[in-house]
This record gives sequence, structure tokens and C-alpha cells, in this order.
Amino acid sequence: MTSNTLEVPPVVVAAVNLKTIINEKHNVHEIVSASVICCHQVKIDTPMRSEDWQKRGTISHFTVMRKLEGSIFPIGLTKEASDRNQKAGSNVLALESSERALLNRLMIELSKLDCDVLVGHNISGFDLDVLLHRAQTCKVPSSMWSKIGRLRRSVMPRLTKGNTLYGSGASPGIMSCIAGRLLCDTYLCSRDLLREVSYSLTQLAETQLKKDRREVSPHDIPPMFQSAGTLLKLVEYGETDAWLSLELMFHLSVLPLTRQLTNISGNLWGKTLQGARAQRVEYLLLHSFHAKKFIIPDKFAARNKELNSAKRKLNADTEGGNAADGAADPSIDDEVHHGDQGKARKGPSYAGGLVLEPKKGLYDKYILLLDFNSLYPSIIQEFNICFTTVERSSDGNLPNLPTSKASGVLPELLKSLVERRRMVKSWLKTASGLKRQQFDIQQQALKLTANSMYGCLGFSNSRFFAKPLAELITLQGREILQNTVDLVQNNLNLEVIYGDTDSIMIYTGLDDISKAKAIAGKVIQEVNKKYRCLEIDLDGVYKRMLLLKKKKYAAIKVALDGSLRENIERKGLDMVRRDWSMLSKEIGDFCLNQILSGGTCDDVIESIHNSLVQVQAQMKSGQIELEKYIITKSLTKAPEDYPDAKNQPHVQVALRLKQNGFSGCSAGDTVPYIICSQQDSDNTHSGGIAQRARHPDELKRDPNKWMIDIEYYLSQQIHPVVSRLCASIEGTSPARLAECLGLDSSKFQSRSIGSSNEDTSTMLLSVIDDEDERYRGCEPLRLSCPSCTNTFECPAVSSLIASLSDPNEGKDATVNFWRRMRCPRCPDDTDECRVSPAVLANQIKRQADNFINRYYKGLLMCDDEGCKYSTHIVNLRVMGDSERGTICPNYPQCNGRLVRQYTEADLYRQLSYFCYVLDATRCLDKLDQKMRLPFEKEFAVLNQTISSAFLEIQRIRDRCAFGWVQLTDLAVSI
DNA sequence: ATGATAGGACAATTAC
DNA sequence: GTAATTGTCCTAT
Repeated sequence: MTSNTLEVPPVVVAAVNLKTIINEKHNVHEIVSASVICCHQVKIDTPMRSEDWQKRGTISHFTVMRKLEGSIFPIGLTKEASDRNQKAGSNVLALESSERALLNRLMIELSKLDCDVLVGHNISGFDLDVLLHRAQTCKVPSSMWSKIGRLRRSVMPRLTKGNTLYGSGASPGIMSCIAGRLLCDTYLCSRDLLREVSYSLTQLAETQLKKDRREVSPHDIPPMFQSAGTLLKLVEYGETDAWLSLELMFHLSVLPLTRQLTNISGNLWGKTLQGARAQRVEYLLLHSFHAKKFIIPDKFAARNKELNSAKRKLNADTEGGNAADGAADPSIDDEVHHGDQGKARKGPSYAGGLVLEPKKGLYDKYILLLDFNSLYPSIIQEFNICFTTVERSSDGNLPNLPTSKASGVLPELLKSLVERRRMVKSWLKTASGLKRQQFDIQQQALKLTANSMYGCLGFSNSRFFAKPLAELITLQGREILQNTVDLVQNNLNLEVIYGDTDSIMIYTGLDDISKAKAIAGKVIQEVNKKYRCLEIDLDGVYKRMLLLKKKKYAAIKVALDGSLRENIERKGLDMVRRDWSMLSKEIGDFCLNQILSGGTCDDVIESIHNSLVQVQAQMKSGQIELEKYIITKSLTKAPEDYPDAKNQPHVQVALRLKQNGFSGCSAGDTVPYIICSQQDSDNTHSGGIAQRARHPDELKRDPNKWMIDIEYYLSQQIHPVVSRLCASIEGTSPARLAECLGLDSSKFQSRSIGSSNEDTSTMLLSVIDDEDERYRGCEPLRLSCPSCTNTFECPAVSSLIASLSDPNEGKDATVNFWRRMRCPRCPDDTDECRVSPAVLANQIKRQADNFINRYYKGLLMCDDEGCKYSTHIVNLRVMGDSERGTICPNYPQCNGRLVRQYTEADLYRQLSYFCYVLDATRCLDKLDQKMRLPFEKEFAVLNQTISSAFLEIQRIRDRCAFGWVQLTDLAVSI
């Protein structure tokens, strides 16, 4: 807290921007100009508004420029430069004859400024790298280039490490050159602090600073040397870019925020600026444990990890070792090893948060969104989870919750962070002006620190890596969420429609917001009663909501402060993702607005259909701006590292841009491209995805050569977006939407969607039938081949029936009908592999039996293999339709996973479906007697089975008042 | 060297 | 050829 009262001296910040050209021969960048904007009075304890730092006398700037090799500066430039210098009273534009001289001059000026912080956009990935490489190549003496830092060096360190990883900052060699100064890369910072579709300076200037920026690529530069006017433009662009990154830094309050983060965790500011989040937590824990006189785990370099731990094991063995430590090691090493390889290749190494199966659909009455405030940090405190309190077993099993009363180090630490934040927030309320901003930064930093603690426990390269602890925390999180859901559903009789990790959504079914809020109050009260530290809170009230999938929904959020403000919140839907084009996002947004508008179904559908027809027409007549077709994809590797670039259009574009010297094209960049085709002389278009991706700039340059592939856009970008959104709206279908878009609707049947999903409430049409809604969500009928072990799905009934009435089938219709019911795996169309009517009836009966059985026992069936349901039959009861989501009674042996949820409605629906199939096949007049007779008999048996099942259910229902019974009362024998 | 896992969508690859 | 698996990307929490 002392930092608040101490006067912190201002620092000097210099923003650097280089302009380069490409040397085709060596494929390297050569510097032609360097601009520096320097701010001499930068406060680091408070955010700075633009009027604070743009004062006269605190800002200085200069640019140093050189002429191209073998040519001279254009006429008038030298005079202009000296005029400017004279007017400014200092060197603001220096002209040099060679790159070497430019570098020398730049270094001298930088050392005169002696800045504390170097700023630039992608400065660690580009400017510094180029600067030092050029210094090396041009043989700039070490006395000069080492002025970039504050340490005098005589030997250039190894600059490259070979790997240009995603989001990697400057290499260690480069960092060592600028020793004594801080490096602030606004590109890296903004990626941490903002969520943007692209992190290019142009984009950020537009969205954050509301300023236009002119993009200059290296091959635009040589032509600019033809006249003094264009060259002065180049100077202007360079200085503007430096200015913009400086402004961005102030805008995001990078320095005060990172300084606070550094202060809280006690690591190095330079590291915080590079975004080393794991290291911050590491230092914080080091300080805490050291203060309490604990011995701290050794630090291993990732490369030597295996070696070191092997040595350590050896030592532990020879010395007899600490039993707990020695035993814990192998499992940890094992996991680390796994984790290292696993993280990139395979999936996660332990289980995380619970996501509830959403009850999909469109809700039009108030919905409550409740969530636990910082769940994981609270769990650590609530259950006292710490290295010092949890007993970790050697076999990798989950540890038990600690029983010790004494608070561990971790919970204490979090408690103090929370308390400090609460205190700062209380000061925030009364403070004003600079103090207020200062407090705000501080409370943000405290929150960030507390929240990142859990992540580092599960981070395999962390010094404090503790998978068991992380696992224990997430397990508690899952339990807490599930318990909360149970409480709300069973005790408070409310409907939970969705929940993710730390939140639940409750559908109130009320029109009255004050009543809904009252319910929220009650829930909050009930839930919070159960916990000491944990706290659930009302996060929002939704007026209307479209719930599509896990992590995919949209809702109209009502302001909680009583005002009538409403805004639409979109989560995970296509339009919030950056891998869709602007056009598809806009159309999706329009549809969403319609769906949430509250209009009648028919109106909504009509307006969506109309707009699709309209969009199609607009696209075809060229009324859509080029920009809206742009797709952006990011590169996680450097483009040349993609093994199979031909299949990845954006990689192709990136590679080509790199050849052209586009500097912003390395790992981690977003590459904009447009799907288009090249028109050949014969009026055809060359195919292949790889050939069709082109950079928008190129299209602008030569627009006649390229055609935007509208067909592709309609089918690949717009149709999926719209049909996903409309899936829950009655009266529409993917095929109909395709029609409106002018696409071949037969290619967009819905039958292939969602067949493996056993969620019976699914709104999507399943494979069973594309016409009859009564059988939506049923389990498809699976047939087994009479001659081999293969099983396959029964073809859609409607198509079978259609085939019978198809005149083309003629008198062979019946034969063909049964021919369709044949095993797709057996090579020949023989009688053996065909499902005859008798076989079909038999199989339907078997499957119906199976289903009825599962319906009863299904309540006891847990997805978990290890859970033996048969022994627990007495504890279970038949669920009513409102009771989905009951926990398996064997909990916790089966980890609390949900039992299969069959409700009565499901049973009726499924059995009706079986009847339907049977009926559909039986009633065909075209079947000849010979095939029909045995079938008739089977059908009778099946019919009886099903009707007796219905009767049984009826009997049970009649007998009990509440619609459910103990299974012990039942002698179910089907 | 540079917090975590869960989940959906799509394209490419592999298995049958 | 089609179903299942794998890999990649981007989001939610």
C-alpha cells in the first residue's frame, strides 16, 4: 500500500518504428527509415489521458532516413530537412547515405534520449530483430549498437533461437541487448488485454483510438523514393505509427497495470511486460512460502527436467529419502512428461469444469443468470486447499479434502488478495480523479492475480505444478455446481436450463421482473447458506433467450439498475467468432435479432427468408462491399512450418505475402483472405480451395481477374450460420433456407444432423424421419445383418415408402424395398445379408424390449462403465418428465455423471416409432402373401409386448399419487 | 520457457 | 464409398 503514497518519479518512454524494404537476393529486410517518438514525463502509477502526455515540451520526435543504394535523394528533400531541423531547433529529420550510417545515427539519438521504456507495435517480433540483424550485417561497431541498451557489450549475442513460436516475444539474445530498459510490445499487450478480430496496428487504431492508419508494405516503399513529397509522406507514416503505438500504450494503461501486477507478485517488471503470467504466480508463491520458512521446490529448465528428476530419484533412493517426496516424484514426472507431449498432441491431462446439458430452445419469459464469484479462488479458501494441507498419494489418485483446521499458505494468500481488493474497491468509491483511476488499476491487478493462481497449479511447466490440487479444485467445482442445480431443482422446484462451470440459468416462466428477482434472492439466500467463502450472485436477468448448444447461446439482457436498457448478449455463436466473414456475421446477427424480437414465428420466418433472398440478389449483382467477404484466420505456426499448406488457403496467402515482404506475417498473425476463383479463357473457374484464396489487396489491384465465389459463400458461410440459428424455429428447415439462398435444397437435408446425440430433447431432426415430428429425437432403429456381425441403421421410413410409390421401381418395388434393408458391409446383395420381413419384425421386437428394459433400468444406468447398476435397483424410482438430470445413486463411485435420462414421454415416443416402422412396412399392399405371413405373426407378438408395456406404465401411474413409484414395488419382467 | 479444461464446427485422414 | 477418428481453430468459463 505504500506505493500509493510514495511519489513515483516519471520515466522516459520512446516509441520506435522502422520502415524497411526487402532485399530479394537474401530475403531479408533492410532499414530505410527509423522514427522515434519520445515522451519524457510519463507517470507510471496512474493512467495518463491524452492531454496529460501530449503537452508541449514533454514530447520530442525524430526520424532518420537513408537513400537507396546506388541512387540519390530526390530534389528538395535536403532543403526540406534542414528547414525542419532549423525550425524545430533540433534534429527532427536526419538524412544519411547508408544503412550503416542510419543505424549509427539512430543509436546516438537513442542514447541521448536514454529512455527507460522502449515501445512499439510488434517491436519484439520485428523491429528489434531487424535492427540488430542489420547492425550485425552492416558491421556497426559494438560501441554503437549496444547503446540500444544500457549495458556496454562487445559481442553480439545469438539473436535467433530458430523457433518462432506463436505469441513469442523477443528472443533471449535480443532481450539481453536492451538490458536496462523495459520493452513494451503493444501487439503482445493488446492481445492480452483486448479481444479483437485482428491485432494489427491498423485495426487497433481504428477500434481503440478511432484513428485511420495508412498501411505501408515494404514493396510500396521503393517507389516513394521518386519524389520528395512521397518520401516526406513516408516519414509521416513512420512517425504516425510510432505515435499510435505510444497512444495505444497509454490508452490501455499498460505501464500502471503491469507495474501493479509486478508489485503484487514481486517479480520483474520486464517479465510482466512480456506477459509471463506463470512466472508472476511463481514469484508470488515463492515470496509467500519463503516468508513462512518453507523450502521451495527446485526450478528445472524444461529441457533438463527429465535428467534432473532422474538424478533426484537416485539421490532419494541412496539417502533413504523423504518417503512422501520420493513417492510423489515418479507420478509427477510421469505426468509432466505426459503433459509436455500431451498438451500439444493429445487432450487435457485432468478433468475441468462441468457443463450442463442445455435444454435447448427459445425462451420468452424471464431467465435468471446466477454465478459464483471467482469460483476457483473461493474453493481454495473454502476447502483450505494448499500444498501444505492436502495429502497427495503416490498412485496418482485424487487426494482427499484436507481436514486440518490450520489455514494453508495458498488460502491465506488468496484471502489477503481478496481483502486487499475489497479495501481498494472501498477507497475507489470515495476517491476521485487520478487516485480513482489508480485504485481501479490496482483492484484489476489484484483480481487478475487471484484468478490466475488456479491456472498455474495445472500448468505442467510451472514450478508449483500440482495436478492433484488442480484436480481437487475442479472436482469441488463440479460438485458445487451439481449440488446447486439439485438444490434449485429439487428443493426450490425451479427449472435449470443451462449451466457452465460456475453458473446456472433458471427459467422462471414469469413475465414479471420483480417476481423473478425475488426468486433470485431466495435462491441466492439458500445457496449461500451452505458455504463459508463461496458466494453466488445474480449476474443478470434475460428477457428472452435462444439456447442452441453448450457454450452457444444469445439473450436479451435487461439492465439490473432498473433502467430500461436492454442489450443482446451473444456467446459462442458464429457471429462472435473471427473465423467467419463479416457478411455471414451480419446476416446471422439479423436473424438473431428477428428471432429474439418477440414477433410471431411466421413473421420471423418470413422476414428471415426475405432477407436471404435479398442478400443472394445483392451478392450476385455485386452490391456487397469487398471487405465483407474477408475471412481472417490466424497462423499458429510460421507459414513455412505448415506441412500441408496447399489445403489451407490462409496459409497459402500468408506464404505469398511473406514472399512479398509483408512484415506482419509470422506466427500469431491473422491473415485476411477472400475465397475467389480465377476466370479462365474458356469462362470456367479454376477449382480447388487452395487456388481460390486471395488477399483482398490483390483483388483491389486487379479486380477484373478475380471472381468472388458467391456460390461458395452462400453455401459455406451463410447457410450454416443461418440454419444453426433457425434450428429451433418451427416452420423452417435447412432445405427451405437453402432454397431462399438459391442453393440446391436437396443437398441441405437435415437428416445427417445430430444422430449420435442421445439427448431426447434435441430439436434437430434426427435420421429417423425427416417429415414426422412425432418421432424427433428417437433412437434410430438399428438392424443387425443376419449373416455377419455388422449392425446398421434402418433407412428413413419416408424414403422407403416413397420408393414404393416410385413409378420407376415398377413391379420390382417390393423387392427393391427389402433390398434397401441390407447390410452395407456384405459385398453382395444376397438373401443372407438382407433383412427380411420376419427378421425385421424380430429385430424390432428385440430392440423394443431392450428399450423398455433400459427405460426402467436406464434410471440406474450410469454412463460410467464401472458403475454396476443392477445392485442398486431398490434405491431408484421412475422419473417424471420434469425430473431430468438426477444424479446416479452410486455417486461418487461413478463421479457424479448423469444417468441416462429416459422419461415417460421418451418411452411413448420411442415405442410409437417402432410401431410406425412396423406399420409402415406391414401395411404395404404390394407385399405378397409369402412375405407377409410370417411377418404377421411377429407383429402380433410385438404389438402385444408394446401394449403390455403401456398398460404396465398406466397401472403404475394409477397406483401412485405423484406419478412415480419406488422400483421395489415393481416386478418388472419384460 | 512463457496459467487451465470443455466444447462446437470443420477439414482431412484413417478404418472398415 | 462411408463412418469414425484426428487435427485445427476459436470460443466459454
